[in-house]
Amino acid sequence: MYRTRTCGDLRLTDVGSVITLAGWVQKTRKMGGMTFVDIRDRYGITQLVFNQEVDATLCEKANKLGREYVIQVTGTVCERSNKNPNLPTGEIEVIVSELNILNAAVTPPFTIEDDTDGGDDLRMKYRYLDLRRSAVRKNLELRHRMAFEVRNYLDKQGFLEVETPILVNSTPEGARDFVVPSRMNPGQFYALPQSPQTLKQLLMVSGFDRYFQIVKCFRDEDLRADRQPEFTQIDCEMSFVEQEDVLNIFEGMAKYLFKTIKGIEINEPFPRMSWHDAMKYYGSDKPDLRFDMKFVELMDIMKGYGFSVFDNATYIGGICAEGAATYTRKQLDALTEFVKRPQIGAKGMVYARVEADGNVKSSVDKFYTQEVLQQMKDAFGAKPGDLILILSGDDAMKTRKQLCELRLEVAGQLGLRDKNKFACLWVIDFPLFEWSEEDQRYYAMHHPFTSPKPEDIPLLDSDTGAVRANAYDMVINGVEVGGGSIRIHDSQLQDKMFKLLGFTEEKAQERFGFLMNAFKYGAPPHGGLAYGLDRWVSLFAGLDSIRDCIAFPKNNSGRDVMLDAPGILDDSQLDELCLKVDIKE
RNA sequence: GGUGCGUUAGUUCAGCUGGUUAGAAUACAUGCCUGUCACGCAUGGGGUCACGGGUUCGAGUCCCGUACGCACCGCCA
Repeated sequence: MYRTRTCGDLRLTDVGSVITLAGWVQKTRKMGGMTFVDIRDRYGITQLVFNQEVDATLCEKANKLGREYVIQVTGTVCERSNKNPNLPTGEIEVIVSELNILNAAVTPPFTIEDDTDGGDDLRMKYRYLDLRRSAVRKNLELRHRMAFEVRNYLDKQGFLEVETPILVNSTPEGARDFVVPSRMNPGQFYALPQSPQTLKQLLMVSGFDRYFQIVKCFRDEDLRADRQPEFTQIDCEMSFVEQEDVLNIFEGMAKYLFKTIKGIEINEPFPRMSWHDAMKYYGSDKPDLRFDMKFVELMDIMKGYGFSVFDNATYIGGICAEGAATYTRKQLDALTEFVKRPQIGAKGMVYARVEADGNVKSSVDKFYTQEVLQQMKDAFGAKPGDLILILSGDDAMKTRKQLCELRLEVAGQLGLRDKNKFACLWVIDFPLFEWSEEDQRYYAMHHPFTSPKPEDIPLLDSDTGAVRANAYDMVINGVEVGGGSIRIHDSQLQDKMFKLLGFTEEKAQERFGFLMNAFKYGAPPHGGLAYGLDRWVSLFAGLDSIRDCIAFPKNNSGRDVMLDAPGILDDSQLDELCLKVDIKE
């Protein structure tokens, strides 16, 4: 037997017992006549003691231990004379009588500590060492618990977990596919699923009624801190439901997770906001509602006073930062620089302070009377000590997005984006279509199986862009944690959708024939939702990037630097697949 | 496809307006130390300053390019 206890569970009550531990050497502290060794496993750290006076040979052996050696020790649990309150096992130590080196280790390239000296790049290359750090391990423990509770909740709601294939067909809309050549079908390729969307809909046709799957999905697009090429969805679908039913079930799941994982009880229903309002008041379809700072439009108040920037604008809007009138000129200049960065692209920023006497002092004072500025102040409901920031532009949507970036930046500076605070909401009534200037055609905003709102169906031909969808996103702290829709279950309406999206009948038949055929055999009304597990976990763990809640993540360019994947293939493998590689310069 | 920042010791970083032998902390090694737990003290080893070109009497430092990393825009139904 390698061990009788773990390195995390010994307490004062164990004093006197003889135990065996196995684990890694975290640290040795040599004091001359005695040596302390911290031994670590998944469960914790325990201090071992070696004393020259008691056993000189054993102490000598302990002095030779290096970091991350794998050792096994037998000894007696004793109460410490100097206790360490920072350690759960800090009241005891083990007086070692037997030391067995199970495996030596070379010195790791970075320290295996919560506050490691290793940079991200290096940690990823040696991810197996990085995962020894409790900070990273805790994220994976959290991930496990969340996945467990998700299964718990959905099982209780009557959902069945069904596995769907990973080798499927390429879909023309949406993200790029990862593809896999088929040896047995030369010249043909599988694609990895961007989501099991059509398969889960087929399960509804099959009468499974309530399906879910915690499943890997794949998208070959450029990465971000919150985007990996393979990521995990909690994918769900239900039959005989309307939007309200889906929202209830999954709002329930969110509340269940908050309660079981974070110990936070949420009793009131999540607020709901139309996509239109989200864009109008927050410039984003995923507003962060931990703080208010709603946009206020100022066209009526500020236009026409000779300030040409505003006079020529088609949108003028601003936010009010409570208590931020103390911002210095330097800070305001930095904010102006921030919005002028090419990624944001504003031309400039106007600011106005509300002073203690209620007067408004603005950067464009010379164009406006105090009376107009007071009107503006009242539009925000601003108080003395508040700071008003205004952007304008000739494209309302663009300017709102810039204002959105400014809002988040200022809120961050004011400490309003508290990681321990959570603001959940549903964004509903998304547009069904999105116009692409580049391709001069409509694309499905969600996906081509999303149903239009029944009352908007008459607009499909006359005012296509205005048609709203039965689609919804759940947003927490400005993060889109999940989204879904009520699907089309009528094959004629689906035909119509494909037509509006520019598919020929043949193309639609070729790509989605299996689904349209299935719908002819009695498809129930159905709808569902998919949550992003990685985003949920990183939100609950307070991480800035989803990478640290994934055991073996990919880097910015989609590489696994530990495996050095992707790699090139041998010619023999290429031959077998009937592939020729021709890299163009 | 684009923008910004970065690349110097095993690691994390400093290195100013270009000027002798490139530093700190930490890690590592050796020695001392019997109650440490970020132990302490002393000593030591450790560098193709990412790569290629250019400017210059002289480049870690300035310029151009390349590679790589991170963040972002486009993209991600």
